[in-house]
Amino acid sequence: MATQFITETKRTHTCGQLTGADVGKDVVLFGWVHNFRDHGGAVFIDLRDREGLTQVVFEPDAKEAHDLAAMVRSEWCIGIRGKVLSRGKNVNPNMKTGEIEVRGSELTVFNKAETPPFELTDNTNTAEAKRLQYRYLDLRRAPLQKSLITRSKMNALTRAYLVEKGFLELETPFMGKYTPGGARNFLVPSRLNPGKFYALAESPQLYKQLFMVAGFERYFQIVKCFRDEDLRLDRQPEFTQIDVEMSFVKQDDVFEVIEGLIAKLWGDVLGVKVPTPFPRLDFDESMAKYGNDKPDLRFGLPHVVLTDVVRQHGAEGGVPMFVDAVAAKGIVKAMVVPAQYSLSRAESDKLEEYVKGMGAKGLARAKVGESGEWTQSPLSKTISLALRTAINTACEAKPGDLILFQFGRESMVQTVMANLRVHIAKKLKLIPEYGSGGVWNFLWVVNPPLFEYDEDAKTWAAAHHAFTRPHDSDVQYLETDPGKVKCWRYDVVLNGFEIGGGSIRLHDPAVQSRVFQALGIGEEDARNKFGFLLDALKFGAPPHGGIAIGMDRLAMLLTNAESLRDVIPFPKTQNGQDVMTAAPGEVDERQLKEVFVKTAV
RNA sequence: GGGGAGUUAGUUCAGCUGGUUAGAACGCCGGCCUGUCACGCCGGAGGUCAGGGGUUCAAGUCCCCUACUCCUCGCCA
Repeated sequence: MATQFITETKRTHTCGQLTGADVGKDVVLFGWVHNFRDHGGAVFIDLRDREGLTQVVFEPDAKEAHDLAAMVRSEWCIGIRGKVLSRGKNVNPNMKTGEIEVRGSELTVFNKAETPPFELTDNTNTAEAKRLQYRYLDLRRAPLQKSLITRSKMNALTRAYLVEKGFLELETPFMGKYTPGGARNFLVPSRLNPGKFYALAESPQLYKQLFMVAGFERYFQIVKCFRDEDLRLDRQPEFTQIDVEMSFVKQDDVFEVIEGLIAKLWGDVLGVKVPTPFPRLDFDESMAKYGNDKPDLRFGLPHVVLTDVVRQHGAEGGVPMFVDAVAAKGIVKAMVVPAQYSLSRAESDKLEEYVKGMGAKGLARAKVGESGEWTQSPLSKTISLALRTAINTACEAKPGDLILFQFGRESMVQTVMANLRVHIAKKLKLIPEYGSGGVWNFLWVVNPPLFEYDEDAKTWAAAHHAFTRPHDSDVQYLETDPGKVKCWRYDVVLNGFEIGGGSIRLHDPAVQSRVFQALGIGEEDARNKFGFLLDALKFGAPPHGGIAIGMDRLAMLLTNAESLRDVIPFPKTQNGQDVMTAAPGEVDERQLKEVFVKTAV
């Protein structure tokens, strides 16, 4: 028989609140049964709410409550009334409330619970699919509660910071017009417009520029974006950005705002002082040394570009594979694994399997001997002394070092080497498998090329988007040497993750049309795709620029989570499915008819 | 679309070279227990070995297909 005190009583404290200072108080606590220990006489219940755990003890002398307490089980939702007692010598130093316990006099069962499908312990190793299926239970676990509470705090801090800096929180549509290029859009059929579709916004990019044209000067939004692309541990089909756009600014102004925001988040949430301004790394240098534009600088293992060395030595060098790769406009790169991290033969064979999975044909390697000779390498037989010496020098290779090579198509070599660098660093424990290890290496990657050459289509394509402003000094090359044009685009990177990116926009219609020409986009074509923005730019558009920060990634890194899924309450699995609700699901014929859609599976 | 790893009790896993009745821990249920906090002790229940097909005297184990999960390349202006 439940005592019904709940109807006339309010909760007085949370389960994370009571300390020795509260001894003697009458309290009412509500929460869930985290654990229980029945000693036949005393029954202990660890009561949990989002603030923490409190031990409640029921003694036999309070018979009604004691008998009921002996029946409660894990995850029942209950309320208790009792008196705060000191635990005396039985203090539990592992609990925030370990100085005290509540001696229960009354107990109400709000709701019983079935036995949970998995134990709701802090350190679970239950399969993620199972946890996602019962996400509402998984979310009861303290680590996830803590992460989402942190995320809530990040949202509040972000709003406060940006509002204080004069930014306006303005909203943009999710349902918009499909624009070609970029990420695949999720499509939404329109019932009122048969045969036509909205596209869910992959970002508020174009709208936020219109806010600048409209004269709002400083805009931000914490906003969902939708991209129908394959998932990764740091990619979900719907994700949240801190979207920012500013008028009358240079790159440095954007950097200052974002550095301040990140320093505030890390300071207020973690108590970590992040030094600003962040270091800046030239895009070209990043590609040369790390193979991508989001380098993890917590460790070394830089790449060495050998393309020129190979070219100089030519056929004399004795490595036809290198020469062929360079002749086919490919590149040659090397990476040194220092002797102190010696890899076994089996381990380097495994590395070869790993790189083959990314499209590499193999993994050439050479062990450097006492006098610079190479062993354990098929290259050692034919390579000339001169080339070998040149490579050793370029790599600063010492006896015992292992040199790993990759050559061929530039994009493949960069991808393979970039991933290999991180893979080896994890293997050698230079960086933790997950989390930051307490090291936060923020940086800006700057001055990338405006265009990249599309090998398949044999055309120049916008590396970011078609509205990025080129460096004034490079505008002269738009027609003659497009690959040489650098632009005001930037990415902010933390520990190997791109946590945000943006650009100063191109607001000059004359340069804009030259950019379109370089991209092979005709005037009519441009009008069809971006007409409204091009029109808008004609009406006194201010110089402007902005950035979007990946809020999920930021939260993941800030909370040391293993994946984005740990900082998103209801995430999708790698196939984009929600295993709890079974979305996406089929709909009936009538619904499809209503929106004039036929499936063709 | 490609590569890799995986799926055995409610959960996490073990299960060798194919061979009798598929095990452990935790959880769950029952009993005992007044100071535990990973309580303890005794007893018990619990299995479509992901699904389908094949090889074999015999398949959790070998082969093929499918589904699902995770990592990854492509993709993500």
